[in-house]
Amino acid sequence: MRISTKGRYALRLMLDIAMQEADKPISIKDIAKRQMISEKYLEQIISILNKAGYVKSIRGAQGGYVLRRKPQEYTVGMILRTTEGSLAPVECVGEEACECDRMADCVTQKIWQKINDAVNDVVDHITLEDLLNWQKEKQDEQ
Amino acid sequence: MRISTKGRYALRLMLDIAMQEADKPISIKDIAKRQMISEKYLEQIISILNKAGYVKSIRGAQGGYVLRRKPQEYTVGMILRTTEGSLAPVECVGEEACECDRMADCVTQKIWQKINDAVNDVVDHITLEDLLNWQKEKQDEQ
DNA sequence: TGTTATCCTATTGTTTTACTATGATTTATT
DNA sequence: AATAAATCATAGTAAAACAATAGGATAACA
Repeated sequence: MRISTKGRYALRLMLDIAMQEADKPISIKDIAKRQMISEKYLEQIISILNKAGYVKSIRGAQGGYVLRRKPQEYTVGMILRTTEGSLAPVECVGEEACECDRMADCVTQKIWQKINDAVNDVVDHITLEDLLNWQKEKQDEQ
Repeated sequence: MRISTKGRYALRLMLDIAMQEADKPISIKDIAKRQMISEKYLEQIISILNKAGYVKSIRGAQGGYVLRRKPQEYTVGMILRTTEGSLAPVECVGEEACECDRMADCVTQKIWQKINDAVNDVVDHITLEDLLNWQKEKQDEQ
């Protein structure tokens, strides 16, 4: 039931950009340095976010990435799902739910559905702005 | 965020035994046939359940397995956690939560904690008896 | 004493994960 | 115009996890 580095890095990536001055392009190099994540790996992850239209890329020297929308318009669920794929605990629930032979008399399916709903309820109600606020609170504590 | 076959098979395994006549040993061979799961693989899984004290094994001819407790005394969470290991979405939350360098200013940790709580809340409130009842309902429908 | 079952451990093939590597393309700066 | 700094695209790879298979030892009923 683990969330992979892809999804976790994607969140830190988006939060990192959100924390910088808006409209100023942030380079992968800088993010990688701050977040201590491999540059090349971040490149791949941000490319997913780019194709999803979550960030805008600016090529060439002094280029980088900026957020396409305001932080409150991104949910954690959106970011995790685009990078991780479905968050469903099994294939047979969630967005592209498949059917299996045993579907008719399968009672465990009900469990997976409940888990899926519970997880989505959490991630779809936390926005990037929430993370920003939590970050600020943490910094004020210190 | 997937639950592996180990946990899913374990659940079907326990439910299969619970559905048969209590106190009558059920053999792996029979379970495997009914559930269409590899005998040898089931053997490994039930051995985990056996070591956890969830089933009692009866060796020799006419042997098999029986439940040690009543169906209402097993939660789905118990079964999944013993077979799957922790259900936590990341290492740094859950039972044996580790600490990492970035712990102090890590805001994503809060997300993982919430997911963990939500998942556990679901699986710890469904018992094997609930599954049994759902199964009966399904059969009555047909 | 044979048959039926569990018990135990090792091995294997596949897939996923988490990167690393190489090189092309674009653009601001000098 | 040349250079440097950045993104873009795709291929490769080592390690771990997953999902079994395989083989034989042990136990008990008949």
